[in-house]
Amino acid sequence: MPDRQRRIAHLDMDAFYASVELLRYPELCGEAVVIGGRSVHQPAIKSDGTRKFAKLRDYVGRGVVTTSTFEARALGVHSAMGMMKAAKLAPEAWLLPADFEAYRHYSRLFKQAVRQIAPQTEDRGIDEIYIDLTDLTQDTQTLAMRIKQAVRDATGLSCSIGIAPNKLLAKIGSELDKPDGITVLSMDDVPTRIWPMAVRKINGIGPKASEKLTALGIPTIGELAKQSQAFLAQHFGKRYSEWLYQAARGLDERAMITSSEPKSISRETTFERDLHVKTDRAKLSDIFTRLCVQLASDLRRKGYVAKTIGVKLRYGDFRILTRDVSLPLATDDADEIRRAAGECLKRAPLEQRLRLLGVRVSALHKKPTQAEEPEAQAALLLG
DNA sequence: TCTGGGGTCCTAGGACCC
DNA sequence: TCTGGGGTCCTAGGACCC
Repeated sequence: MPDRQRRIAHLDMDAFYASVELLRYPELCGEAVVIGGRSVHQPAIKSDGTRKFAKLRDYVGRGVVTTSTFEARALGVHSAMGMMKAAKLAPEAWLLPADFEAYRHYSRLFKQAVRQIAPQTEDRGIDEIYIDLTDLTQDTQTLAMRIKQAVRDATGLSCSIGIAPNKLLAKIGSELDKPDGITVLSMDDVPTRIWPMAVRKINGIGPKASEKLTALGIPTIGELAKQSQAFLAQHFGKRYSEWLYQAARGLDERAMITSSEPKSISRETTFERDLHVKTDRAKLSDIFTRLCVQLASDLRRKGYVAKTIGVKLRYGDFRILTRDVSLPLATDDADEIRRAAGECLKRAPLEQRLRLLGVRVSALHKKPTQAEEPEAQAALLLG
């Protein structure tokens, strides 16, 4: 139990992927730019040396918008929107393929820069981290400005920071003054600044819970804070209702998680058109093999073996089905993974067309080194 | 032409063991 | 033969996040 006030920061990079692309293509600054789709619309170099970019209206396929610049957002284009729909809203927007290699590179740079100042950080994906400032001596505003400057020096990019007594409020805070902002929240700010907000603003209340709460006449966090534990327990599970009760009051005791091991690794692909096992057998088989080979290579690169292998199907109507199986011995071998995943596939109904096929491994263990292999295998066998 | 890909955590039932 | 409780693993599905 923390017996003193903590100082937790949440740092969120501003329009991260789009900003990385603008570092590379500064001539697109101030333009509506959309990032997404597969790596086809790579900019070409024209004879006069300038770059030729694809227009969003040229896009054909089933991709979604990964992110977009503020100028594109002003036209109604947002993350997770279908690209074809986005193309109708902003046909003249520039289109760039996502380059995750580059984003991971800048992600490493900004995280390293932050750790030079505050070593206690928790990864929250490629463009966010929590930072524990509790043990640092400088005042909050100074620390926040130093961190932002360090990120800018290391990457040329801006970020927004929220600082609060816990992760829940810090996360909300980082959204309040975007881009390039600093927001400090204390518990005293909860009634005035948090309660007027929609319940959806709480990290952990998604589309389903938000819709359910609104239908119950609880659209805001303030309304949520008026509900009794008993009322919430009637409509949500025990754990979730207890969490809702605390979150509405800005209470959150979750500790910083400064290191963690992966729990699962997966590869999946959405087909250009829906495929059927009967008529597209060879194509599906090739894709299936490719996913297993990629997964085996992911495991080896990261140094893990997996005991549980599974498949994921998405049918043409968007229903999802999963099947998995646990092996007696953990593996990182593509053939073994394919065999096990193939067994899973046999247990799935395959009458309907498929939109997506995925393969997933879980129950991961660090791969034993050569020397300790027999003992480690024996230990796994004996449980 | 609506709706990607890679993750985490939770729930819940059944098997199996003590 | 009946009764029972706890713990762990396995499997499937779903909500949610970036």
